[in-house]
Amino acid sequence: MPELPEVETYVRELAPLLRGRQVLDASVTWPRTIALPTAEEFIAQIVGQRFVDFGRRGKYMLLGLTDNLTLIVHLRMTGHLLTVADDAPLAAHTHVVMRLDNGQQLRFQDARKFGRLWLTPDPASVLAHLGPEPFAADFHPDYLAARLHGRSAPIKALLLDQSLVAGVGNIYADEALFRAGIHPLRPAGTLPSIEIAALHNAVQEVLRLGIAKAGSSLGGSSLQNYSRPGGAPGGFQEEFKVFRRTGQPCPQCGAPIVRSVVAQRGTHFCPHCQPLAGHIASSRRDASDSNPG
DNA sequence: ATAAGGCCCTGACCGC
DNA sequence: TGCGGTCAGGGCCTTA
Repeated sequence: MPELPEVETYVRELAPLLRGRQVLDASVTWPRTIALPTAEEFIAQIVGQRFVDFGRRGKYMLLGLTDNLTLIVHLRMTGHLLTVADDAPLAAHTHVVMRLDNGQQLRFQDARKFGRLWLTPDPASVLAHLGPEPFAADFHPDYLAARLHGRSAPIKALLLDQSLVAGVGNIYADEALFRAGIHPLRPAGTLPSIEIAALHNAVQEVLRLGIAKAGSSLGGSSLQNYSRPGGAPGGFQEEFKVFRRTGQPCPQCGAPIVRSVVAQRGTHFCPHCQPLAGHIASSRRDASDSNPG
């Protein structure tokens, strides 16, 4: 599932392929893919536009067009956005095709049809619900503490809340909690500031590592070859310490990784390194921030 | 206001 | 081999 690192990589890869390209015509074969405006209006408005700007906000790709329009793309679970030659066979689950002025097409395909596209002059209105970017100055331990204060929901559920911090999904939530040594079911409001600081740091760490790995796994290859079977993310998946490692030994202590369900999401953690009870914000006499390796 | 559950979708997987 | 059932999950919506 593409989360922030994969989306960031996607945009970086797409930019040189799309910059300056004009949309000659477009077709939509699954209208619900277009969240805004209608599929008909989408086609009418995007034809003639050129891609001039590229960005990301949370898990949303922002493709800036001429005429002050922005094409916003959310891949959700299984979405793919790629450029292929005009005459390339139409892959299964292709829902939107935009023909470009260089003999290529920009195609959106999505087996589960959860992904969405917006075409709007006002991207801020689409993105208004998003919290701070994880690497922005406003995502600060004090901000995190204020947002968690008084909350009884499991910390994992709040990490998945895009209004808290934008871009963290199921994979990186599990990985961040593991690195911070925090059980996913801990009521968010009970975390002491030292754990909030550790979690803040862990979120940035796993995302940064994810971007590095997702980028290097592409190795400069073009998006045409950028396939991720089963929607699995890029090279970082081999680096996961707990995600989908149920029953395997914890890389820190060797205890078997446990899987449960939290906030309707598969959740993986080490019951020894991430204790639910007896975590008391006490005096850990050992240097808790010393990471072996 | 917060928390929890349902919904959208289809491929993969499992047991029979 | 084929079939039916279950699972996966991001974000939005509804319910309590």
